[in-house]
Amino acid sequence: MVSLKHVAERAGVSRSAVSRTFTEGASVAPATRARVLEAAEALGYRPNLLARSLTTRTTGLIGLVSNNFRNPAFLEIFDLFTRGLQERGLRPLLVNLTDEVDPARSVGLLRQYSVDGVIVASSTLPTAFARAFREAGLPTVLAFGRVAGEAGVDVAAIDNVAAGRLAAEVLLARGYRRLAFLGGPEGATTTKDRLAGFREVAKDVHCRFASAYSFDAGRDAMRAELGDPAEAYFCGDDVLAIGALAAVRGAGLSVPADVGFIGLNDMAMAGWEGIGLTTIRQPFGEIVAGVLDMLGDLLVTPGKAPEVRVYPCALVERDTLRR
Amino acid sequence: MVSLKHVAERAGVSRSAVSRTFTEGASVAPATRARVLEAAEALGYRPNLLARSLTTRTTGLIGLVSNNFRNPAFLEIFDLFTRGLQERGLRPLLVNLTDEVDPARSVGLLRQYSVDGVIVASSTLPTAFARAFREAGLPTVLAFGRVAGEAGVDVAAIDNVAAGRLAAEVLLARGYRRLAFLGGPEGATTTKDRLAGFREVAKDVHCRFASAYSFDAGRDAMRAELGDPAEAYFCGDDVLAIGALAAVRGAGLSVPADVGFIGLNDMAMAGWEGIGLTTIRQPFGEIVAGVLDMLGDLLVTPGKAPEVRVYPCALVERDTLRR
DNA sequence: GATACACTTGCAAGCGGTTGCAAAGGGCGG
DNA sequence: CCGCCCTTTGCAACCGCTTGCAAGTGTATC
Repeated sequence: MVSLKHVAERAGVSRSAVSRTFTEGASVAPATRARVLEAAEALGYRPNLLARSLTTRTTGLIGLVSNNFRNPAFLEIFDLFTRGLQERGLRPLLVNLTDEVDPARSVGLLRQYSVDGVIVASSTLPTAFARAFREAGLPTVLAFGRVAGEAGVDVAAIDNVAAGRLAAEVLLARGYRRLAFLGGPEGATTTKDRLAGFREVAKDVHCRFASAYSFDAGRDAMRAELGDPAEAYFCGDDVLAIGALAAVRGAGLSVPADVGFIGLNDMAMAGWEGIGLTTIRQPFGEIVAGVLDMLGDLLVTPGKAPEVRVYPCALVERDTLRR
Repeated sequence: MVSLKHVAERAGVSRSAVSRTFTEGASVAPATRARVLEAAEALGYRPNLLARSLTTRTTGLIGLVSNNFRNPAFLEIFDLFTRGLQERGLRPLLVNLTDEVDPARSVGLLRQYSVDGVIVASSTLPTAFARAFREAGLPTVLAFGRVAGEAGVDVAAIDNVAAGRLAAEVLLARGYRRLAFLGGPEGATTTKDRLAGFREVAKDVHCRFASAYSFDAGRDAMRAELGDPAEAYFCGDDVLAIGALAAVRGAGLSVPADVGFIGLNDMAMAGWEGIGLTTIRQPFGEIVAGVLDMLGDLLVTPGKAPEVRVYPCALVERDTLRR
């Protein structure tokens, strides 16, 4: 491994000079800089970011934390996050929290790796996690969480209550009467909020909760409904809706004639021909941009007061609801 | 930030003693160890892994490199990799190489972060990347690459040529005659290998290549076929096949009566009700396990000769081929 | 009671960098 | 030619942690 010292020796300057030519805005004479660069080039030198982080106290590492690796929407989300982070010179340390229940362990891990900040990308991870990160002094931004109160942490998300209301309004406007909610994990705040909004507008809604945001969970939950299905279902997530659609069609019912469905997310797959899910769009791109923006602020101003950014969601009309 | 020194002071011992109680197999008296642990607990101390890495020369960081964030199969793959790495005490640094063409930049990046090794999870990334990583001295394992020759790098994958042969055999056995190959990016070695195997068994195959492994690319490629479709298509990937299915069905043709399809991967979605894609299974779990296994060896024995592990693939019968 | 030995412990140097400080160098005006 | 000031440079300490080495401790052995 070639280090500062080797370059310094070869260029005939001190280690400081080398260090300075590689730090933005430091004072180095053009001539020495050139000599250093040449030596560095010849030796194939690259500064060790981790060693540097020891004194600068910033690593460029961002914990990207999620527990949802079964929902295709998250592949899109990871794509957006990784690219966005890379553009800003940051590196995502991916943390898979599937099956993890103890926030303390995650905090330890993120601290051990001295991440500069953490992005929690999940709508089902208990809020205790994001809060624990923040309390441990880690700049934390929550994507897709609850936007109302209690947070203590930056959040970028849609207003899930409003999304629930929108779903109900759309269904009622289309003449559906016996409405049901097919939600994600019952404990998740987003599930509760979506249901709350839905109930504000629609009375008497029947509820069923899937165990996870996955196709299988949606399908199984819907199968349990087949004895006496409602007229229309508001599904807490597109992948759940797609699973439910499969169950309904598998039972010989037709959509939207017999049963209507509306999802939430508008992930790419919802628009695939052959699926054509009518859904409520979450603007992933804007939410991710907002998260990165807030994270950037937080890295510069660690004490910044938590901020909440709410993004609008909108109906995307396709084929699973009658007109 | 609480460091070694603080713990040492509080416990009334030297910094070495603290360091030793946190390093496996170091010699510390039970009594001191207890005192140190108590102090550490009280202070909330966790060793800084990045500082440690300076002397131990190992960071626990593994570059997880991919360029495929549009293919749902990769969400499953990321899930497997992240969990597998975590179980071994390693951390994935996710690197999104979509649109990246210069291996040197990636090498620089991975070296700057002192990753212990890198996993290239892609069947479309030019082989120059994996080779560049290896040449830069980074223990590198390629998942889903070409298993024959030229590698110079550890590989875990199926034999794509054999997979191509299997596809052709299955199609011929089912009585399909006018066969076509709907492949992924034309330059990718996996595309070439699958086609080569396919051609070994089936003569006169018509070829079309999609620009990426994505639904849209598969659908568009298939649309271009609709003027005079073949009897059956071997698709280079499930997501391509699913896109192609949508195009065919959208055109009013029925599957498998009018056209047959066989995919490759057996990603979860292929088995979803409503999709039911007949496909050739790549054993993701075993391949990932193999990659991690080889990577583990490589971390212990850096000079180890490159190894190639070939995994069997098998037909998974569903609904897109007639019996 | 002295000797040998195994086990603990602290010292100090080092990992690859950064940075405050003071000294050296150079250009300019008077 | 001198003095001043600004720029450039090296020194040395430090970031948090590890580790070879030598000194110190306690115990078993003879």
